[in-house]
Formats: sequence, structure tokens, C-alpha cells
Amino acid sequence: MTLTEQQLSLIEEFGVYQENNGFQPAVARVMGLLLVCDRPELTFDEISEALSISKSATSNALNMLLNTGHIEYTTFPGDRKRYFRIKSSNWSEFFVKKMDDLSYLSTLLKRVLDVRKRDLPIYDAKLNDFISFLDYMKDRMPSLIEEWQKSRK
Amino acid sequence: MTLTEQQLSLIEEFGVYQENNGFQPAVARVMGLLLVCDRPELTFDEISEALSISKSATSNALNMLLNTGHIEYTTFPGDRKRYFRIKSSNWSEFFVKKMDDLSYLSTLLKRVLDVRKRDLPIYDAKLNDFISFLDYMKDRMPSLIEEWQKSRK
DNA sequence: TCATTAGTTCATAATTTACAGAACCAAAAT
DNA sequence: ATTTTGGTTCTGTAAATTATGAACTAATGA
Repeated sequence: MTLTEQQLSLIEEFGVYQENNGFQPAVARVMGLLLVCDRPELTFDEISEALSISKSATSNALNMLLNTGHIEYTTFPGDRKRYFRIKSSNWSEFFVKKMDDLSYLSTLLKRVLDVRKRDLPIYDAKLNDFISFLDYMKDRMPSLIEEWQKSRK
Repeated sequence: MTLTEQQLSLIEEFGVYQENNGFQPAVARVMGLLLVCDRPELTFDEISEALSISKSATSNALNMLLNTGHIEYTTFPGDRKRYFRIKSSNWSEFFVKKMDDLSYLSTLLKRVLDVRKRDLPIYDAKLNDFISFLDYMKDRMPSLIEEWQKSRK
């Protein structure tokens, strides 16, 4: 498990990106490693070593990622080790989650409009616009995905 | 500046939402307050009082939000106070930023493909799919926004 | 049966964050 | 001239986060 300079710095960059998405540093690095390394699957010890993190940090990170469905593992007969890899189906889930987030925001903002009482309707106009936009995006998303699939064939 | 129970709990809920978007708790609450309160603009002291946060926390939060372009203020002749409000243009910027994020992710993942060398091309297929999808979304976004605008008229 | 492997769990240390409180400052009011 | 207003900046710290290392465990192997 040797990594080039490029790979190491890409792991860091991806790590920081995922920290901004709310992952713990070590967890984000493990994702980065599994994404960037040449081999599609790595063992517990390889991960721990490659990132120079303790066994407990490795254990914590892997279980975190297993629980949230970001990684999975396979085993091989006569080999007690688990081989961890990024769950590739998760890419589409990533996008679905972003859309769910927008959907939640939309309902939140609708409740804001219900609760606050501004004296002039003009104060609500922009917010109404944005809500309408969010809802439009949400509605159009399935057909967009469909279009993309067609465009690939 | 009195707030109903509903308003207070909605400020909290919006606050938690924005904490998940990487804002500090107090900063997120200030956004929530300016969004949810009946009056479209509030002063420094009103914000500090309504949220029961110190002057320093208020100052920090307001400057944070001013710098990131999330709020703005007006003043009135003969009144030294500043009146802070949510920058309404920022709703569209919010969405643009989400798209920029996807765009950054796409380039990051392309670099991953450049850097890692997996022995079988099948290992790159899913990632290529996702990149293609992200790029498709980015490309379609302007026309989607246009369509939405037409649909409103 | 004893040692090794592949991890997990726990206590705790190190770092980071987020805020309060007090001192401070410049402009305006008295 | 000095007091008040509308903040800002600095220092300390409580709390939360994140990681470590050591002790532990359950399964396998010798």
C-alpha cells in the first residue's frame, strides 16, 4: 500500500471537502483513501497504516462509514480480514440527499411565512419566489435524471 | 421585539439547519431571527436581546454574515443605529453556491480518476457515471432556471 | 492449550469552538 | 468637556470534538 505524493494530497483535499460536509477528519480521510488508492479494497491495518491513525480511530471511522452506508466490505474464505471499499451505489444517494435537503428547506421556509406577519406583502415576495423555485427543482429532478440516462446511451 | 413561542422554536429549527450547513450556532440563530421576526429589519441591540447573546457574540455574528453577504443593513438620517436584514438576493446565490459545490466535486473526482490507477476499467465506471451526472446537472441548470421563470408568468 | 490475529471499548489527553465579560474606541449628544 | 451611544476587540474559559494508547475480547491457528 504505497501512495504517491499526488494521491496523498488528493486524500487531504477530498478529506477537507468532506469535513465541510460534516464528517470527522479521520472519517473523511478514510473515505478519501478508499477513493484514491489504486486497489479497490483495503484492510483495516492497511487503512490504519496508510493514514497513520490509531486502531481505535480506524475502528471508529470504519464503523461510522459502515453505519451510514458509505462503505461496505467483503471477506474471502480462509482470510479473517475484512476488505473495505466505497459503496458505489452511494453516489446517487448523495444527490438524493442533497435534494431531500432542499425539500426540507422549502417546508421550513413555508412555515416561516405562516408564522411571521410582516405588514407589507412585498416583504414576503422574494421568499415566496425562492420557495417556488425550490419546489420547481424538486419536481423537475426525476425527469432530469431520466433525461441524463437517455443522453448517455 | 417580542417573539411568539412559534417564532422562537422556528428560529431554533432554522438555526440547527444552518449549523449543519457549517454556521456557528449564534450566527445561525441571528439568521433565523432576521428571517422569522415580524419586522424586516432589526438593530444590534434588538438582536442581542432577542437571542440573549452577548454583545461580542452579536458583533461577531453580524460581521460574519455581512462578510459572507448573507445580510446587509440600512441606516436612517439622524439615527446612528444600523438596521440589519437578510439579503434577499442571497436566495438565488444560495442555490448557485450549491451548484458550485457540485462543480468542485466533479473536478475533484476527475482528478481522482487521473491519479489513481486501478487495473480494471470496471472499477472506474461508477465514478465516471457520477461525474457525468454532475456535469449534466451543471449544464442543465441555467435552462432550468429559465424554464422556472417562464412557468411563473 | 497457548499464541496470534483482527479488531472493539474505555479512559483520558489534546485540540478546537464558541461564547461571555470587560476593557476599549470613535462619533455624536449634552 | 464629558457623557452616552453603538458598537469592536481582547482575554479567559467551558464545553464539545477528536484522537490516542492500553486493556480487552472473540475467533483462529499452531
